Amino acid sequence: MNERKLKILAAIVEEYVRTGEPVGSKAIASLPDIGVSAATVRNDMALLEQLGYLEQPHTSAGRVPTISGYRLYIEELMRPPALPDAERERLDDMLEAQGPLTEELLIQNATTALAELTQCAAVVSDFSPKFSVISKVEVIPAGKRVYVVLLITSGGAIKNKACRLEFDLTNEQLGMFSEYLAQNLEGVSVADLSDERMANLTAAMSAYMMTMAPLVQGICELSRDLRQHALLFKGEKNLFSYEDLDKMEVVRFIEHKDELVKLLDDSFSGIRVMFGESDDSFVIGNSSMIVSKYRKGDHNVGSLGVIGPMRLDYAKVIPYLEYFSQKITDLISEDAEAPPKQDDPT
Amino acid sequence: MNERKLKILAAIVEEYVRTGEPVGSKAIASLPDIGVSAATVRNDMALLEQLGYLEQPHTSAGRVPTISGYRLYIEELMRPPALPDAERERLDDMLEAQGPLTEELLIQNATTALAELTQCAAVVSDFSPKFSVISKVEVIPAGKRVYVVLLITSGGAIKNKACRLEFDLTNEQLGMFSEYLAQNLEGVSVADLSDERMANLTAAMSAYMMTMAPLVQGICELSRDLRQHALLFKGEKNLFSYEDLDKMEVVRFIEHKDELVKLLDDSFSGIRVMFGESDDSFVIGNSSMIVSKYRKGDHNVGSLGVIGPMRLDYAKVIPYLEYFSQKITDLISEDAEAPPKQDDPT
DNA sequence: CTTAGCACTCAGAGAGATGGAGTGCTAACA
DNA sequence: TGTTAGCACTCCATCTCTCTGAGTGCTAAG
Repeated sequence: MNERKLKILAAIVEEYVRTGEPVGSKAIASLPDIGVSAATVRNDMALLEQLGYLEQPHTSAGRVPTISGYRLYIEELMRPPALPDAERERLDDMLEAQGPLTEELLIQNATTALAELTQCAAVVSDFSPKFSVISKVEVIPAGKRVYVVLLITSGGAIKNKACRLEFDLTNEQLGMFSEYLAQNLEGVSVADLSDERMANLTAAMSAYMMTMAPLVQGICELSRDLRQHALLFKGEKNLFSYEDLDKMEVVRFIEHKDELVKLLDDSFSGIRVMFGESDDSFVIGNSSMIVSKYRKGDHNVGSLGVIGPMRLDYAKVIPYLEYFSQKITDLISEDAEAPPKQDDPT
Repeated sequence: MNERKLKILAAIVEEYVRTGEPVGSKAIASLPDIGVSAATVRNDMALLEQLGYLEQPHTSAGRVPTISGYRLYIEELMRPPALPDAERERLDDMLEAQGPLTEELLIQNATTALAELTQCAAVVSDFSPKFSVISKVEVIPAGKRVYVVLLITSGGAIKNKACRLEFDLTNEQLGMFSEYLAQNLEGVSVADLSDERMANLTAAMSAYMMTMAPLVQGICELSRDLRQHALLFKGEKNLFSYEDLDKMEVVRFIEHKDELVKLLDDSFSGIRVMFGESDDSFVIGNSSMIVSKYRKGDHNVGSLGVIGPMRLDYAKVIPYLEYFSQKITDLISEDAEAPPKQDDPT
């Protein structure tokens, strides 16, 4: 397995990605930095096929990379160029968008940008709010016997929910209750707001404030929301323009979010590339998914992924993905240390 | 243009909708309630073709309805069965879902349900919040120099936004400001919160409370959000399973939301059916869009629509659409009269 | 006005025929 | 031993041709 054979493999992958047609020996031999004849290329191709990196759709056709071929290419052969500064700036612009940057918004922007840039579907499974701290709990009267509970986290997430009580609260009751909530919840990590803890809270309190049970329940739900990871999908539409993806499979896959979540949350670090095989749980034929983890401090708190045809320009897409997940890691980790440290946009 | 010819037209539309194949005279003649021979049917079909209600893909094929054919069928011929009680209950269940029913949630559920039921794309353009009343404005400190402004409407919409100030506010300032906002905004219709009015508010106030400008600006943005109609799209994926729709056209159409909004907001009452023609602004070939308005009190406040293939079971879909828009009208109009009148779900 | 009969049309399926891109193999060459 | 030119071979894609049958329009009889 010499240098040249690897070079030929890389060339075949790149050519196939570019054209979508099986690649013949002649096309490769005519590339500037190959410098051997088509016959030689043919010999090497036969070998690469034996090793399982290439295959022929039929006898008299050119070669197409196999999954192993792509994998070898991605892991060893491709040389993604470093992102030029101008490009980095452009990406940063896409992230920043309007207004103060909450974690949620940041992640949304990244997903949208990724879908846009790659012309693929972008997906993110985020449970970063879980690693925030409750910075504020508030109960706000909002009409007859209706109260809005509001939870704000250090990450900038704001959640609210309307609750209905049996009776109206007196100012005194409301004040007492607010005080109690502040004492017991503010400064607490979202991850620690287990249902159990909330149940204790309810129990401890409802003894003498039965009527407020729905409010506590509301807060429970909000905290559950925060602990749960959010799944965000953008650019599904892009997938439908690829001829070599089966529309039915795509639709089925998009609808089975639980499967997808499993794949995304699978624990690993850095970048992982998966290929759609019918025996795997990632079932879109001829497609691949590239997933990158991002962190908050020392925890993995989410996965950012791109789903596209297997015939994908990995050398272009992977740097984008790496850049975004690193950027997200940086920005939300920074928040974690010095809570609401957003620059004033004005 | 006698009775029988219309019956034949209806039969052809229904048969074509069912099978997707051009319909021949024989198939029609063999239907139980036709009772004439194929030759007679043929004569009638030739006439219907002359009148522009039918066309032939080619000489020796059966007939297919033209757009005029569909239109006549929808407006005069079809006899949609009244929804049986069991069906109504099922639809109601789909609407109600979890928790207290805010207007927003109601409309979301309706859209999802419609997409599900019809296996088409469902879309809604909603500006019902515009016809609500602000029931609560609140400013909540949420960290160093960060404040969350919160707007609650009589329709149950809750909007919030974090703002950053130059300085922290004293309790006194905060109290005064809150009081001022309550005085000037609570009870005011969202429609009346014009940018102009908000500007006046800012001007009147900032004279002696300059530092709060970002908060007022935040409220401005929230109120603008409320006044703007929301566009909600569900089940786009369904469109991709129809063979006779062009994927590219679908994607393009979905992406040009402004065009779609124009079509939806076009003023009319009741139900309207549009057909995709390349010269129209609704450009998906072989498709149709059915739109129904819903009201809040006396105002049209939104449009609920279904987009699917032209070959659609109108007699099934239209009653659903009518039912949902009527239901939405009833529920949100009720809210408008007696603001937060939701039944307690517990 | 309706119907049976009949000649006519034409899309779509299937069967060859053709071309060309690409291969593997062999033998010569460096 | 590795590389290259030459050549026979394979087989997909494309085209043409034919054939079939569903469906038509027209005519003449009921």
